[in-house]
Amino acid sequence: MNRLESLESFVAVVESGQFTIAADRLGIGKSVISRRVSELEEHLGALLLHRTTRTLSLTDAGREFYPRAVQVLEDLDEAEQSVSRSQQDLSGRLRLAAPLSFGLFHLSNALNGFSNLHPRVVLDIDLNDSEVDLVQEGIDLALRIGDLDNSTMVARPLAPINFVLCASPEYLQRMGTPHSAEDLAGHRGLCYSNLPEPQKWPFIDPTGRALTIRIPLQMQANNGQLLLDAASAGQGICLSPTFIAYQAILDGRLQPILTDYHIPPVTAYAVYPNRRFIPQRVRALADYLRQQFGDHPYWDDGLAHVIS
Amino acid sequence: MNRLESLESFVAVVESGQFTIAADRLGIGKSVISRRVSELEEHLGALLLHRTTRTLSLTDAGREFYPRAVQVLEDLDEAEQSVSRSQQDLSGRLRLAAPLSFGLFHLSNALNGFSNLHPRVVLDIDLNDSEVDLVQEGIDLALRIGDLDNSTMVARPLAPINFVLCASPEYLQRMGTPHSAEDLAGHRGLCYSNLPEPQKWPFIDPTGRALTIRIPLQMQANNGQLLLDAASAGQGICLSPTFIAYQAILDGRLQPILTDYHIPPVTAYAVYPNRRFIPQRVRALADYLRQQFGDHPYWDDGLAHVIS
DNA sequence: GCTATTGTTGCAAATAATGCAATAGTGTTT
DNA sequence: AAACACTATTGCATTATTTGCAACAATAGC
Repeated sequence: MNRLESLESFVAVVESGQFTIAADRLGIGKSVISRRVSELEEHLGALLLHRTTRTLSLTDAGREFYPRAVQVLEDLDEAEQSVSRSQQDLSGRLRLAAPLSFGLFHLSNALNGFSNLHPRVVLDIDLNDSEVDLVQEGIDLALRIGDLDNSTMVARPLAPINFVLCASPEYLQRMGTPHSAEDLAGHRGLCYSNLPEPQKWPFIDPTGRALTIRIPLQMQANNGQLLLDAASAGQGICLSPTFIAYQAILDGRLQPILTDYHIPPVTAYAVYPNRRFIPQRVRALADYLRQQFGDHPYWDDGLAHVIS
Repeated sequence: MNRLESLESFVAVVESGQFTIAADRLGIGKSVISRRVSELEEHLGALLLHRTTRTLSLTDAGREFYPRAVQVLEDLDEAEQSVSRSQQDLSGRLRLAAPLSFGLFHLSNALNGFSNLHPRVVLDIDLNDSEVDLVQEGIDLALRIGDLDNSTMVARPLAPINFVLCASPEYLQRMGTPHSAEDLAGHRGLCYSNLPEPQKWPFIDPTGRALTIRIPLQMQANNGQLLLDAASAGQGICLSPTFIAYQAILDGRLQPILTDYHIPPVTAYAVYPNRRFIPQRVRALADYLRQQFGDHPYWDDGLAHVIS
């Protein structure tokens, strides 16, 4: 028995849900699939699949075995690739996690570029603002903005994340333009709720003094895009990352305010588990993203005067 | 070509250093080994072994490929075992790291017991007082005493580590027995140099007050056993873990002092990388060690009055 | 109860793996 | 320097395994 081919067959069956489709996918007869899975089961001494002629389902053993089988196959491919002649030509699956807004605004394009560079790399993207456990979820690489907690993860800086305070021209005309941070106390705050203290905004004033202002809450959301849209509609003042706000500012839909104040930037990182063997495609993507964004990301290009 | 058998052959050759021995080990002809390795090389498009008829050495590609090949084979065995009928019967290699003294004093016996329970598990033990990188070194499980730094590691408490202050009866007769922590200032300290501040010893005095005493340095070493021997020989006073000192105390070679003071205990942990699939043998060993030591380890049995 | 479709099984043909023996190459010894 | 001892490789006949086709059995939907 060929253990590896049995594994492949089993995985193909699980993923396709049918022996027949799995056989087509592997380009062999369905009888071969049938026999390989049977042999594998016999070898293990455990049934992997409950099968009637019309329905197929995993047994407990199969559910346990499947992800491990996938992992073994991927690791083997990975190992072979690492020394293969066609080392340039990366392939395999790459599971990527990123925050929702950043993913939609900037990762999307970058990933398309990467995908063109390495067409045989299959990207599996999970946009999610809540932090998932990278090892448990089998994520190869995550894009994280701001502080990092897990020290055994490898973190590579990808880009600075700058912030601007902005509101619509119409709002500013109606409500008055604030000229000091303290003026914000009389304005309407559009606050990002995924922060520990959404209403407290940090500043460095023009003289270099750090201060934190509590702004009245007008609207709160866990999505920066929505808050920005609210700001555009004149709902209030928004403390937005430039990677979300830049377009609206360049368009004139939003106007930066208090630009003589400095808002402490944070950093976007590529984070990946410190495995024994880091897949080359993970390194490649981290490199590529670093190159796409870098210390002066394109979304800050027209905003030099704003982010000081 | 059977990729897996090629892998096995390659690994066997690397580990035995010869095609012939590898063939014997796998119970097949040496011609088969030769062909399998050649096929593997052809498949990869890279030479793995530099071979003349008399000498064998890894190429760069081979050096890169070998550990990954080993990993894949182990992971596959692991996956199969996890659903195998003979699940009880653990097997495979288990790489264990532990501090030197604890390893010699207490791990040794426990591991023999474990090895008898699971004879097919091969233990690969690295006794080392300096902390190594578990993932890079491919360590499955480490025994660590005291504070843990890496938060993504799984840590299971194995035993409390209590401390006693002790000296030889002869020394105490000659130099006088201290009755308060402050008395230690006039004594000779035998200090463990792997601590940030070897000469500073922490106490909780009989009234419950925490204090730190700086003791004059008589001898310093990075090995608790050596310090204990020095104490036995009347060289001075030693702050020793009970797991080292218990025998000498029960024998009367050493006498505990300041037993009305409390010395903050630390904890011994089993630490392992938070991999996606924790090998069963790793869980089993952690369980076994927990069971062998536990909240009231045997080495503290006769010392209840000492460690309060 | 019929039908369409699924997984399994039997079997002959095709394919691949194996071991043996011969071969060629290399470091060591005399 | 030449014979020696031991190594990995290769050719080839034998053996074992795998494959696909077709027939079969089983089931859900009509």
